[in-house]
Amino acid sequence: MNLATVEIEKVAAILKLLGDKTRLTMVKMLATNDYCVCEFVEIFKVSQPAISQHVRKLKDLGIVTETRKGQWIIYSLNTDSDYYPLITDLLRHLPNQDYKLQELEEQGLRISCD
Amino acid sequence: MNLATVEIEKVAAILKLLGDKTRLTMVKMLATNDYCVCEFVEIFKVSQPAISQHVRKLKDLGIVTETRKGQWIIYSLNTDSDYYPLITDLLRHLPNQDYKLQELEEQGLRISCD
DNA sequence: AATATATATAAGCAAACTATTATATAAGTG
DNA sequence: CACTTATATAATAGTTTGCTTATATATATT
Repeated sequence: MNLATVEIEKVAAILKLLGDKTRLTMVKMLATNDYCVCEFVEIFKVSQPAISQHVRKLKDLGIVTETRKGQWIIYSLNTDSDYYPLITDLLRHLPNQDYKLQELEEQGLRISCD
Repeated sequence: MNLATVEIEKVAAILKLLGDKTRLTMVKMLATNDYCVCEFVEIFKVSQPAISQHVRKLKDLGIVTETRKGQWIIYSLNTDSDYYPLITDLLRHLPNQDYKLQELEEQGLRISCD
């Protein structure tokens, strides 16, 4: 069976979005865990609006989805996206970022929404 | 055996470069054939300096290499690059662009350097 | 040597990008 | 209801991008 390809314009749009260190790291992290905005703010040391703008761009292209849990909005990688196969292929080439989650937990900043 | 990963900053830099429709198409085309600047000018319908600037960026990151053949400078995909495995993985998701080469040939604009 | 062709570089400009601060909205808590 | 927390949106400023035109450089041809 052949791999489904994606129009070149769309791939260019995806890569442009992922061609930003912050967003690329976010997506790599979301491949293994869900995160809320305030966690990303801690991790990336930028303002909350900056993070909101990054995740909105990812959401606009359907790369991530959001679900509200109380006061938090939890972001997840959208495994149903047409771009998901491309994205996972990409992420394989990136080093694991789990240490960031560990740091959050050590600082007691991980949001536990159960 | 594990896949060799690439630093996240470097991957972001690669994706930023490939997040441009013109450059992404160029790289896809270079995966199967070599091209010179003047051919890209015909294909992409932009100015010659615009093409030169695109290929220079690709060359600066080591994605492509150049070899002079008489008056032409031929660009090739650099299969020795650390980024080559990532790039080929990416390109698999893009539709074949061979029709562009066919169009060049039909118009008699393909440079044959032997 | 003069001219033509292929490519590169420089300068300039409009559009896009990413951050910031200020403010609005939505949910949780006393 | 007042107050806090989490997130989004708006306005704005500095930077980067991708084109253009003009010009320089390198090779080929006559």
